This record gives sequence, C-alpha cells and structure tokens, in this order.
Amino acid sequence: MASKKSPGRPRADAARDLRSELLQTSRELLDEGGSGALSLREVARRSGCTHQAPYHYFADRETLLATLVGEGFEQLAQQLRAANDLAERGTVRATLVASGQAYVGFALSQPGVFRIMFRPDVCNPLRFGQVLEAGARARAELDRLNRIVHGASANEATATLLWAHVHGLACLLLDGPLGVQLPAGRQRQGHLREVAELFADRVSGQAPPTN
Amino acid sequence: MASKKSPGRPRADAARDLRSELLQTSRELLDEGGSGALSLREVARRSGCTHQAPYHYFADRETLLATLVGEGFEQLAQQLRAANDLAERGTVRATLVASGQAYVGFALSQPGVFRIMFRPDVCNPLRFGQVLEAGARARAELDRLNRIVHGASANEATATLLWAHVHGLACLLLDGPLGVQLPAGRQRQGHLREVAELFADRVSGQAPPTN
DNA sequence: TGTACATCAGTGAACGCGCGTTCACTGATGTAC
DNA sequence: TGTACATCAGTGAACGCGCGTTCACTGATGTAC
Repeated sequence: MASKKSPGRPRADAARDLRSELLQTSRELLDEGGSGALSLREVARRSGCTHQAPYHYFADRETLLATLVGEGFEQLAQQLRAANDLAERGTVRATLVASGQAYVGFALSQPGVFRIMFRPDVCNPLRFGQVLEAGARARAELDRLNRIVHGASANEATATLLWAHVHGLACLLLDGPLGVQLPAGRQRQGHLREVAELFADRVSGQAPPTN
Repeated sequence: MASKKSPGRPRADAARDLRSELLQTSRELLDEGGSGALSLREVARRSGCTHQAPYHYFADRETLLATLVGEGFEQLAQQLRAANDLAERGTVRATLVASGQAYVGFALSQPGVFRIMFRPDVCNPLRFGQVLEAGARARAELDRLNRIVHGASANEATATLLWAHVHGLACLLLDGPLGVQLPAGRQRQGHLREVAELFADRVSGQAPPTN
C-alpha cells in the first residue's frame, strides 16, 4: 500500500511529523493526569497546531487512545519476548528477573499508557482489532513465561499468580499505595532490584522460609 | 459537639439521609466509569435532588471524593486488623490467607473507591487530614502483617513484596489485564481461592518448588 | 400560648468555561497529459 | 514547459453540551423568652 502511486502529495516530508508529535504529547498528558486530562484540544494546544488538526490523523478521541494502547501492548510484548528468550541460554531465575524488569520497566517508562491499557472503559479493545491482537501477543509471552517457570504444573492459577506478582509490583511503583512513596533515582533502582530479587526467589520457589 | 444545643432544626430526621445517599450514588458512579464519570451534577441527578444540594454536605467535588477515600481506608484498615488479629490464635498461613482475602475482598466490593485511593492526582491526601490518618492506619496493619510473616527478617523490601503480591492480585481481579477475564460468581470465587492458597504458600515460604 | 428569630435543607436561575465535533475553506505539493 | 487537477495537511469559525460554582431565595422546623 505504501508503494501505491496516486496524485497529490506523496509523503509527509516529516520536517515535522505532527502525528508522532500528537502521540508523544498525548503520552505526556496521560502521565501527568490520567485519561481524564487528555483532551484533543489540549493535545493540539501543546503540539502547536489548531484543535482541528488531530482529526486528520485520528477519527476521534478514542481512536487516538486506542493507538497509544495498541503501541503500548506491542512494545510490552516485544520486551517480554526478549526477556523470555533468555530462557534458552540462562537460568529460570535469570529469565524471571529479566521478564519482571521488562514488565515493570515498561510500566515505569510509560505510566500513563500503562494505566489505561487494562481499562476497557477508557479504550474498548473490541472496537480496535489492533489493540486486541497486540494484547494477545503480550498475553502469549506471559503464558510462555508461566510454562518456563512452572513446567508441567503450569495452569491458569499459576499464570494468574505470576501476573499478579509482577503487575502488583508495577502498580505499587507507579502509584505508591498507602503513602509508600518510593525514593527516586538511584535509591529507587536499588529498592526495585532488591524487591525483584525477592520476587524471583519466591516465584521460582527457591527461597528459604523466612519465618 | 453532638450535644451542643443551638436554635434551629436539631437533627436530620433522616426519613431520607441525602448525604449518605449522595455518597452511595458516588460509589456507584466510580464503579461504573471511574473518577472521570463522577460529576456532582450526575450524582445529584441520580440521587433525585437538584445539582445544588450536594454543596450543603460537601464543599466541592474533591471533598466528596476525599470523604469516600477516607471511609475506604478506614474500612480497609478495620478489615485488615480483624484478619491480623487471627495471628494470636491461628497459624501464620491462616492469617495471610485472611488478610489477603480482606484486601482483595475490599477491592472487589468497592472497586471504584479502591481505584482512586492510591491516586493523589484524583484526591490529594495532603488536603485532607482524615484521609492521611486513615491511610496510615491501613499501612500500619500491613506492617503488622509483615512482622507476623517475616519476623526478625521483616524490612521495607519484604513489606513491599507482600504489598505487591496482594495489591497485584486485587488489580488483576478488578481490571483483568490482557483480557484475562475472570469468570463471575462461584467460578470466580473458586479461582480466587485457588490463587489465594498459592499466594499464602509462596509468601510464607512453605511451597514446594514447582520446577 | 405566642411570637420572634435562627438554622437546616434544600430550590432554581444563571455564569463562564472547556470540550468533542461539524462544516466550509485554503494553500502547498505533487501527478497526468 | 505548461496547465489542469487531485490530494495532503492543515486553518478558523461555530454548534451544542455538560460541567463546577456563585448567588439569591424559600419553606419547614426548632429554640428563646
């Protein structure tokens, strides 16, 4: 389709790729104030165009959100795949740590998008095939990790447990429940690593009892 | 203060306790569509009063949200306390299961409130002392559980891990990441129990390795 | 018992604002012939 | 090389709506004396 010749301007010369800029601005708005803070008008304002320009790239507000969510799942799936591929050469524990870090790292790098990825009331995946497919790819990597970790005893419950573990870690680090404000920067990294180590020990069932 | 005598109508006869009704309606709106779906006007509409009436009970929109969040933390702390009290008579594992169920049970019973309890951008605890205090009480119960489970080796990292575990479980069951739609009703309860058992085994360090 | 007064629990109209979206338009850039 | 035409990438004005909040008001209910 990209090679289809037709009259008119062929390609955005991208001296300024407004579409990408709109998406990036949207991510920032989501990071700052959640989906409620993302209005097409504010996106346009910050991107330095009229409030009508976004309609050239996205049919409506939900389509813009769906684009972000779809790309988010795609990226998450890709990073989980890379981590899981470690299993071919490394230990189960190393794979676990890598996958955990990939998941949490994604959440921390795109908190705004991450928060709406699992909220069908914000972006209904059924309206957008791409979102559904990308989500399934990420889910498949989780199932793969589940089999790597639990082998023959892997089932729905072990998958959910694994998911809960790493998803909970991400939620914690993002929103700091009950005033648990994690330190920023290096201290945070250190704390995260410490927790990730414990996480891997526990999930792989190799930790000594602590009580 | 309740016994202070002053002119005027003494007590709302509560043939219709509008304040409570407004709070309950607000919880329902939060459950349905998140904080973005809660407008004072919609609350009033559903509660069958004019859109001005809520201002008699709540200074503004955020004060209403803060009231819900404060009550939420209060309830959560209370339920965790009851669960932790089991430690005096039961096993560590039984206490863990009870606390986990209390936490997740609360989240499932008040999903809308639960989701905003950890979002300072929706309700800023610093503006509301009551919220801060109730949150601290819940946090204290978590720390107590941490000491029960990990004894002398309890520290910040073990507390975070514990929290991540149960908080992640709650997030999962609420929002069903990646299309993991849990079955409703009895099947869901069964699945939840199965996962909770694994959770308790892992956290108490008594699970046999599964790989 | 009567009456003045204070408060409670709202009502109802109006404000200004930001929003999503529709509509009609414009200039620049490319292709066809 | 010229010109007609199609498309791209927007612009700009306008719409109707729901919102939070302010303001002035009302009737019922209680207390003080």
